[in-house]
Amino acid sequence: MSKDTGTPARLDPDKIVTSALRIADAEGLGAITIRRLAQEHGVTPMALYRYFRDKDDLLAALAERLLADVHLPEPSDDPWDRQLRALLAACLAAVRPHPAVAGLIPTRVLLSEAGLMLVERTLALLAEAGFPPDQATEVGSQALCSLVTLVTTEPGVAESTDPDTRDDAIRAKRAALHSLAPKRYPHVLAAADALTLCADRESYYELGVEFAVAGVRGLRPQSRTAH
Amino acid sequence: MSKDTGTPARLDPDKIVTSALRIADAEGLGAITIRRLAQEHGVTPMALYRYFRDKDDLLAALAERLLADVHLPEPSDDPWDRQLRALLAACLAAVRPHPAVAGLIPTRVLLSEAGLMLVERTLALLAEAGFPPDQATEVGSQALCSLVTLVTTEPGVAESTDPDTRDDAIRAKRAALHSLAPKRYPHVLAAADALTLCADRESYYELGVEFAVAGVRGLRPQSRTAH
DNA sequence: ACCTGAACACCGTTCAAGT
DNA sequence: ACCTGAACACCGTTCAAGT
Repeated sequence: MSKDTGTPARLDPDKIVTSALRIADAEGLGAITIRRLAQEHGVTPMALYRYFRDKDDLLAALAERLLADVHLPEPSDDPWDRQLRALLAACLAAVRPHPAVAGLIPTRVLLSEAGLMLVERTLALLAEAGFPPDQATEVGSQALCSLVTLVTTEPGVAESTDPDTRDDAIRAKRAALHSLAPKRYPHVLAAADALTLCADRESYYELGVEFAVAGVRGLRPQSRTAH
Repeated sequence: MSKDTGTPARLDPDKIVTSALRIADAEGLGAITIRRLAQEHGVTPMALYRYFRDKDDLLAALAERLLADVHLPEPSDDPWDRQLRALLAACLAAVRPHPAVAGLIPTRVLLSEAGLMLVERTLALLAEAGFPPDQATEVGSQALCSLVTLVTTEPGVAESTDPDTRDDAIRAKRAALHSLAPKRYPHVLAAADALTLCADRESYYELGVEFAVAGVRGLRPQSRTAH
């Protein structure tokens, strides 16, 4: 045996990211701490700096993990908008389980292989759709960002991570809306429930994806080209 | 004279929010600190707690300030999509000067009078457009959030607040993209400049607003109704 | 009512050592 | 190469007083 058994495994950056993701899922982004991660891995805080330049670097690694979880659909002969929908759905599937971390993604897509490939595919589809490069860049970014927004602003999700606190927060918010002046805020009152909790999460996300696809379709230069 | 002149003015929460906004604009959201705000107002940190429950409450007040700066256009006889465009443009105008603070808004719109009125108007327009209440709620939220995303992810803005550091960051990011494998990332390479810095900020924001309007229009139930 | 002072329980990070 | 230990310069917030 060339190695001692029972030797504490060498610090693994992937495992640190996994811990960080678990912490964020359970207690929010603010619960991620260099010191806490170090403690959970039986090591001094400074040990983490061998693998991450600073805390922001660690958060970037978190975003990268989510992006790496995207299973990009293979390019096909489907019309561009069908392919775009599938692409966005794939991103959404990777991001949905981690609402606390989702917001880290938009500013960090270009920092990881997975993110770059995601952008590459998106731009390719939009070029196929007839967008000039600059417009494709912006429209593609907006479409991808809208998925993150969908997750981070899903009614009832941002409230809190603890289920009990969450229910209380939702009830309180709902009560506040219901107590508004009906003359001044008729539509808000009518939408009080929908604004505070998602009635049907699946159709919420389906509609959200369609919103992005429709935005792209509506901006397409030659809208008469057969698809 | 019933008052001493030169008496330090009583602590004014509005002035504290103003200071916080200035700090965030100049140095980012992370530079906002209870202790620093207290110092700038010649007071003990604990003095601020008389006006803000905690730091999150102060951040909510920041978001409220931005929302209060929105000059809602008067309802008119214009078609709903024209009015929606004007509404979104008004929001954008209020948010654009404060990219570091913009991200606070989405989860806090329903906590302020200004935000509630904004949502009320949006829902009214979408009802006019034929959306059922639940869809209007989601689609309206998405449209408003997309403006925030536009500001917080404007290429070249998120990099840094200091102009020199910012230019360096942009150059570095651009160089990184230009060094990618052309076979693997042809579209990303072609879009390297557009991805790192906005060539024309005005058309960037115009296109962004159109994206949101197009998303809404594309999801409208009875799309054949005359507008 | 409005503000102070001291203290508590944390942070991220630098620097110099250890092995 | 990989990790430790001590220290620095911060945080937000509680609690008990002051006037």
